[in-house]
Amino acid sequence: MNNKNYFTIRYKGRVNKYATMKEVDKNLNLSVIKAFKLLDVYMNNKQEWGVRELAKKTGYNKTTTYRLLSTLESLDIVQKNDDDKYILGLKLFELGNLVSVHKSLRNYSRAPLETIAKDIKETVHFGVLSNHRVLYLNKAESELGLKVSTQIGSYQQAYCTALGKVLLAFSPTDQILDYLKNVKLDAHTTNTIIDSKALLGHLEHIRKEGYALDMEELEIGLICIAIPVFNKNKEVVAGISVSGPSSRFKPENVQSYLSIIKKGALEIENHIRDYN
Amino acid sequence: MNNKNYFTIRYKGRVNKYATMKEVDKNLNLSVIKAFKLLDVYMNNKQEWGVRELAKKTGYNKTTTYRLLSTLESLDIVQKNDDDKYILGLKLFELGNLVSVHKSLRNYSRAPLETIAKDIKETVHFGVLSNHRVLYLNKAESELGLKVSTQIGSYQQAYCTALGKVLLAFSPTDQILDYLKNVKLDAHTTNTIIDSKALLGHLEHIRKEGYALDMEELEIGLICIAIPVFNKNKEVVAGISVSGPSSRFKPENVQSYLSIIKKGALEIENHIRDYN
DNA sequence: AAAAAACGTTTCACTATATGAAACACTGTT
DNA sequence: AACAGTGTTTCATATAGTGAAACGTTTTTT
Repeated sequence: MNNKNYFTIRYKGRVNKYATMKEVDKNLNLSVIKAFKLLDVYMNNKQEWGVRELAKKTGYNKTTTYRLLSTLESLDIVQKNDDDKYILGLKLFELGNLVSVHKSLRNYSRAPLETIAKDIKETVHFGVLSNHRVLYLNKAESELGLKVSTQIGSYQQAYCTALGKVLLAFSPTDQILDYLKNVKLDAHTTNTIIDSKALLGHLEHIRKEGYALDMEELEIGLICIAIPVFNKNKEVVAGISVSGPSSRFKPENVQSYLSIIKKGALEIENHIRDYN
Repeated sequence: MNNKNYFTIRYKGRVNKYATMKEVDKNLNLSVIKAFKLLDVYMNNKQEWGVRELAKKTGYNKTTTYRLLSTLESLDIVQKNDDDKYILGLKLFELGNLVSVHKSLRNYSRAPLETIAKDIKETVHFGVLSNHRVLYLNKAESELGLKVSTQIGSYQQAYCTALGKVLLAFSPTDQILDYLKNVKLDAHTTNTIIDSKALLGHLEHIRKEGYALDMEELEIGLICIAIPVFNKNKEVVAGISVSGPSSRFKPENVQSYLSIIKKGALEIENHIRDYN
């Protein structure tokens, strides 16, 4: 009674904080929200959690957490590993693969990405703009030991990645301006472009050149190059990027990398002509 | 009151039917179960659903269904498409990719599968045994128009697929016997092996030859070949299969297919030596 | 152009269900 | 032998989920 939980929920366009569920909207089901907030905890690069641990992280009562986990376990959404810790279950993998949004992009990019990764020997990513960020739909990892590795399904800021910048650059002008209006440009390294005007000019440059470079703008030591993938209406729908350590990724490689990536992009474009 | 919902739930080893939640186990959260049963409906090869449609399919009240959907929408677990129908959302894709079970197998199989698919020009699958069925962890589709296409994350019967049979054949004997004790062998075609003794003998044969064939045992016109993938302890952990239409898949191809698949299997095995 | 059907959504009275502090059983550690 | 750490169960209480019916739109049929 004196120890209320507060819920921060985006609903019908607004973000708000509430003490009880009834205040939020009596159409929302609190238990379901709690269950998914629990699963959200697994995004913290930690694969296994105990009951008390999850309770602490979520702020839920230990008992509530236990009961939610029991429920999710009965559904195979989570499962216990050998140490009796809770991990995400195979049912979630199954459901995730049913998601139809961008499914054709995911499927048709698979083979071309592998070809590029084999040719360039660096990690290749494939992604789209989604809610002002880059959503990674697919990847093909470098066969080398030192490599970039991103989680498929995860998001990254657009303004400081080659993939994000190329997707922005080829978007309609109003979308670019909308982006700049809504996203705060924070410096990740000294190379990050944090000035709106400078970014606009940079995007103009990318549009002219046809590709984007990320020169350690997100992370020191990490360099990327990216090109757009168009549909038949010449609208950008996705992008391909190659990422590698600065020790291997030299300016003289750019042209040969570009010709390899472009072949891959063309292959994808031939499959998704009807996509929009 | 007079229109009870019945819940069929597997919990603590038992499958049971209950009229109210309290009967099931007061530790299970009914709303969470309902939400996931709603998502389960999307496994019926239909990507978009309306409220009433889902209500009818699940047996839930229209209002309840609407509220569950509103909740799931606020979490991006489902989203509305252009026709205002509900489809599975990107958050589910994100969560599905976080599942750690078999993650290394999924990652390391990607490149080899693409190589095989490119060489053989047929669809390649990669899967494991999970709860007496084949779970497809990865695939690389044929570039040809007429091809097999399976959903990653989906399941198939083991006894009538090349992949399932090869995984069974190289499993410990007690697991094979346990399988035969628990699984009913139904005829999918006239070629399906539905006799336990015959299947046992067939598995013995597969073990000797080192590969399994599925000669239209699951579906008329569909032929598959599969080989096992071992860990460093020589235990089978996964399998690779190649599937194609009987019009293309001829007996004289078997040897050349095998040599190509075996290269891929070796590549995967080199990466997963520590897997068990 | 009017009527009917189908849709998602909201209302409101009712009761089933989620809740959490405390107690419990168990395991590994000090 | 005492302790600290788990996950789990209990029980009284109040919150939150429920569904029939009504509502306002949109789409289809007449």
